[in-house]
Amino acid sequence: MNLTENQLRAVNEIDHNLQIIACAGSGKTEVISRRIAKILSDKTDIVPENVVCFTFTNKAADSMKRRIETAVKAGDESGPDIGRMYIGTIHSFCVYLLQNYTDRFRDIRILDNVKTFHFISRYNKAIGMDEWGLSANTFSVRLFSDCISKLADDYLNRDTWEDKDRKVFDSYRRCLYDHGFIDFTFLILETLLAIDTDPGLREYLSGIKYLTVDEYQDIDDLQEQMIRKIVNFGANICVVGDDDQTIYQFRGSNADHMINFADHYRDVVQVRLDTNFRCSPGIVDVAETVIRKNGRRIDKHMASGRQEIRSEIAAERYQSEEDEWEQIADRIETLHSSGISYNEIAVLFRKGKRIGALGKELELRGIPYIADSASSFFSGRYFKCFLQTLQLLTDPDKAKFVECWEGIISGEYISSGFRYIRRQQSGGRWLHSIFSDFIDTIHFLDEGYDDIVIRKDDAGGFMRILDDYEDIFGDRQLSAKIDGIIEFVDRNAIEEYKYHSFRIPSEPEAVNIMTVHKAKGLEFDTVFIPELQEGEFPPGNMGGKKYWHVLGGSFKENKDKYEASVDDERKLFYVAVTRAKRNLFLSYQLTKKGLSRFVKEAADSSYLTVDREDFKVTVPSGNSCRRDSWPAYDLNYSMSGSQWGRGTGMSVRNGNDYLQEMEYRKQVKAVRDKVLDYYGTAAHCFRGAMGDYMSARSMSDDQILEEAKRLHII
DNA sequence: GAAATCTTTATTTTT
DNA sequence: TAAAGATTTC
Repeated sequence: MNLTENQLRAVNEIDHNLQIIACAGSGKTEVISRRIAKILSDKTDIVPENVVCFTFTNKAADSMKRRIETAVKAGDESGPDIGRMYIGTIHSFCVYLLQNYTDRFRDIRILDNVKTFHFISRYNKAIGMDEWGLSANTFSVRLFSDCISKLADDYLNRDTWEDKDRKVFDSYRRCLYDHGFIDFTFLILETLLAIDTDPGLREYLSGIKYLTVDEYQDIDDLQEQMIRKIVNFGANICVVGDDDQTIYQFRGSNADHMINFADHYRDVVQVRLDTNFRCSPGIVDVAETVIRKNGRRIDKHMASGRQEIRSEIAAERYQSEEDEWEQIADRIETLHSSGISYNEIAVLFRKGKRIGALGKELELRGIPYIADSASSFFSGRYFKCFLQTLQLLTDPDKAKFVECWEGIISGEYISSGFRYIRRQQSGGRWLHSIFSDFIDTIHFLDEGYDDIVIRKDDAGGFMRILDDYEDIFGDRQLSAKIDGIIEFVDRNAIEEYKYHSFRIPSEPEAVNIMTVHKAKGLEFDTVFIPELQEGEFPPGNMGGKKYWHVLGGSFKENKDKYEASVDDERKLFYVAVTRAKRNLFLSYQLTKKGLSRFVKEAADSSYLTVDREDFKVTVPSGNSCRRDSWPAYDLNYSMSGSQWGRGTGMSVRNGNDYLQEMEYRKQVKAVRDKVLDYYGTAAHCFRGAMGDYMSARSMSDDQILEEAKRLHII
């Protein structure tokens, strides 16, 4: 592969700090790899141990290792051993440092998101969930975890936190360490803090002479601190990224580090890689047209490095959801019969939950596809049997056991299997070992290769669920453990294991259906982006209590900063579009919210034609009163956590406990007087809310009056 | 145009 | 369940 002038400039710049501003498809991985190879060959005093490269995911690390190896070997077959070079995520790097260079964390065990969920559920009292007004239900556990990670990200401003928040944060952290655990949120924070106390760590970091950070636009504030420390110990730094592709804001990614890099580091050379070798000229133009609408970005112009090729770019309206899936499936079939391989086709969704809808249609048509979703695992044939058997452990019932396993294992094993299960009631064995013995005991009536594969996956996944649970709840009674696991599987497992792939895709050639986030860094011949409607892409941000409702101080004040902005969504759309090498099919249904603004924006490109009649569907413009900006609303909100400022009746209609509501109501009264005194209008609204509440219970005017008097409201 | 009421939706993911 | 958008009512 021949390098362009700018690519060569970047590869050869090994004496100054370097910022590579790389657009989509600009060959950045190749450039980084060759630069590292050059460092190793030109700098005789540099050995692989002096070189560190941070990637965004483990998967990216693997491919980076291969690329660097190829680049190094290209210069010298017997070149340096790159196995001694650190190439991986910042998180893994910190784990390595904590376990090898600190005393305190030497034997620490790391909790992943599932175990963190169990941990918070189990120790909800000790960690002070109730201080934040959270109970131990599913929803609150996730919210709690979210709040902790936001605080960890903001640790440097710890002095400005509210006392309550600091207290809960400290209890959680202490509770983790008391039990010998650390979770993902604390890995980087603790490493940063350990640098000041552990000399071994400082010595190790001083050994790093060249640091490369890929996907620098998605670095968060703590990671940036870590990078800066390494540079301050004397490393040369090279960062690579594209501020237009920052898509992880919701977990702290801050493109400002990329945008301001040259001001914050000394002696920086900037190189722009603005030729896109991936996408056809039309796709580049569509992507450019849209992303230019964003306000804060490094000014750049992406050019296509490909010749004009046969490329289809279209935006189409469909009558209904079913229509949309049918047409997409039709098109996939046409493409496939014209010689495009299935795995060169991708359908990119904004929301993971929407993937299944298209999946069903493809299944019907017999089009092979890969959609990594844990949901098929949880309804798996064998998995269900394992789960039922688990339930039978505490209450062995032969009939149920037979019903469960008949036709799956042979008759004689049904009897012996049941005897085995019945024997397990006494004795404190671990569920994991009970089940692994059970599976070894019985013989399966396999119908074919697929069954064996599925059984293995189901068994492996089931064991993992048991393991994860017992890591936190291992000391519980057998029956309590089983109840806990059943409840977890029923209510939370699909959500918590969402990102864990239980099944190895067995289709070697299949259409890829995934979220836009997952597609980052990938490329396909043909890309479909369906459901381009307002409220879907970009999504409306609705529903649920968020961390800014729990945390005080600047989190509450700056909630706009944390909520996803349209610019962020536009970056996501940009990433989706630039995955396509040749064909791009946008589609939408005309709902009352109208088509996505991104389609309208893309229509400014001459490569894309959209029926302008469709633009006329307007987003209705009611006044949509945002009562949360009213003084009374805040007052009420902080008091009860319910929507007192709005139609309180709603929560009653949906089944809130009446007495509990009344209890709230009493608390409200004290505040209400204040409201009446200080804020005229707001108080009026407040009284309206009372009316809403009462009318929802079908009370007559007289009854409302009476109730209001009884509660001293009037 | 403000307030009340009704309706819709509940992201995104790595470590 | 409950946040917040959309629509109706006053």
